[in-house]
Amino acid sequence: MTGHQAGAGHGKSGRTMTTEHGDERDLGRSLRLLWGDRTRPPRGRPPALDLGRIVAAAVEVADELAVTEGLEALSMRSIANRLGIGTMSLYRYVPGKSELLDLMLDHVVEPHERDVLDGLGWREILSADAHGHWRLCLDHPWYPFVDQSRPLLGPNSLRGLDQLIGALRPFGPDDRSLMMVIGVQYDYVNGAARGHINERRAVARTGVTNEEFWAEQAPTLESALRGGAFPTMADLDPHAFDFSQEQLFEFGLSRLHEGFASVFDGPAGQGRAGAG
Amino acid sequence: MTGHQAGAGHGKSGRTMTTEHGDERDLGRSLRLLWGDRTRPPRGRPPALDLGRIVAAAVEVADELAVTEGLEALSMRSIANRLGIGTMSLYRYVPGKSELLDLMLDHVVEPHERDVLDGLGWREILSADAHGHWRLCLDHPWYPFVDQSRPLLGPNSLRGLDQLIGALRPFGPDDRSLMMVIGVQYDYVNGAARGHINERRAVARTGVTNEEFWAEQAPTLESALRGGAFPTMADLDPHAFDFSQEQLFEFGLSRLHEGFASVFDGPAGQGRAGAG
DNA sequence: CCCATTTCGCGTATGCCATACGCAAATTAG
DNA sequence: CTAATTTGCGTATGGCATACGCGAAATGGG
Repeated sequence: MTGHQAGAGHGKSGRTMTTEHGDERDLGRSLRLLWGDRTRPPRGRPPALDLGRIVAAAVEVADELAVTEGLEALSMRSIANRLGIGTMSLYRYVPGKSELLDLMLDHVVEPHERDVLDGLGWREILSADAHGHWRLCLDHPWYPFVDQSRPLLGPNSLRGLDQLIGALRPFGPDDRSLMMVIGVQYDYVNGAARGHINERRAVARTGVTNEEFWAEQAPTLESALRGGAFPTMADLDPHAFDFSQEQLFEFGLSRLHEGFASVFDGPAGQGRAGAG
Repeated sequence: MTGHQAGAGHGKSGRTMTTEHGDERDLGRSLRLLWGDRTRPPRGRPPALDLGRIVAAAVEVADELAVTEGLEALSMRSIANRLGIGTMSLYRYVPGKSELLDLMLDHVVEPHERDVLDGLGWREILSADAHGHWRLCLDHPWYPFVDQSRPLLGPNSLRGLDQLIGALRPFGPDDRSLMMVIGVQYDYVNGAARGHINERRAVARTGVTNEEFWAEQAPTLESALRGGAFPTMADLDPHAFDFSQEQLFEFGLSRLHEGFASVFDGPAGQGRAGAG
């Protein structure tokens, strides 16, 4: 869930702001759209498109825009243009942008085959899920910015959840702990992906690499450090920040999984510490 | 970030989209604003305000709006109105909204006293930091939605980082690992806070409680489950989702800290599993 | 003491957004 | 063939960031 202004205005403008959505979208309507109920009244003029085509186009446009801008850059007009129709025509298929986002979310989630998870340990299952989620976020760089509190459970997301829970359930914890594990990992991956995407965007939009960015701040920082107010920072290893967002993601994921050991294997913690 | 829609338009409208910013804001200018360089030319008409007052007002307005809406609801006009000045007057003090966000970020961060962290173990230090960060997010419900890739390091955030690193450094790991630990925790807390805030917002804006929300989805879900396509979900403990976002946050934080043990105490992992 | 200079306050204009509303076109039941 | 129905979508409304330029305010130099 994400919205915002992005390239708004003109010239210099500023940062990409990510819209997250969260309004009072018509829940019932969204559900009906998600789960079918396509009853075409054979009465009047037949529709030129169908919902699927619209959602696909929206995802397509969002995927392109979100590389450099945020979800805010996804406008109803841009979607309509892609489809070669008038902007307002979209509203014949979808109540509003929010509901369209709901549909996009479920559209984009493709659960892995159940077989893939068979025979794996809980670490590998969680790892596979996390990396699938991570890839999903990178492929659709608007995804982790959408507000997913109160998600509309569509067929795809429901299937994914079903498979994940099913695969993990044999490993012991009660259902509630399991859901918390899944929730924590989901939030973590989303957050890490956001970081990665934001950084990629910054480079794509400004043309300024990370190194150049820090170089620009360096003089100010150094003079601040020289002031003696920040003793620790002053003698920090200059390579302390030499890691990529991917590395950070993997690092955190490993830590998290080590922490999950007490949930799956019991508090004793007989799990191999470094394992993936 | 977010041009959007939020309360946009009128009536029903939809979800809140959260702006995150990320444009090519004028880095040098922001830095100069952050670190002083207030040289008043005694030449012409004296300014009626100062930057501090503007930033404070912006934070004030954002704090109020972000409870129910997102950052997208924070407009230059609303800030100007709060100050009783014309919208465009703001641009005499700040190059644009993005830079104002930069200043707001540093304004809002108040590092704890160094003493507070003295004599604590790494778990307690990290825990204190995480909870401070968590509270910060709840107090300023726009904070965790701002794009913090490439943060402008202002005096406050720099001091906070300095203290945290200083407190943790004695516990062993190299500076790079330490920064990764801090980075992972930062991302995690932000993510958890976003979840909590999003949920709070949904209730505040729609008046629909979580229970009511799920009750509304229940019929659709149940009929889907009855279809047999989701066997695992179908016999899930009905209380599996009975936990709050705070509980989820604490749970995940504990897991994370258990996972950090291998970084601080070595891979053997002699840390007590459940400790806080 | 007055004015040229400098800086500030901010009204107005531009172009973008979501979307309410209503009409005209398309289709079909009778 | 016509009335009923439904779609396509132009137009209008109100909001947003912000570029631009004018008149106002304050001061230093004469």
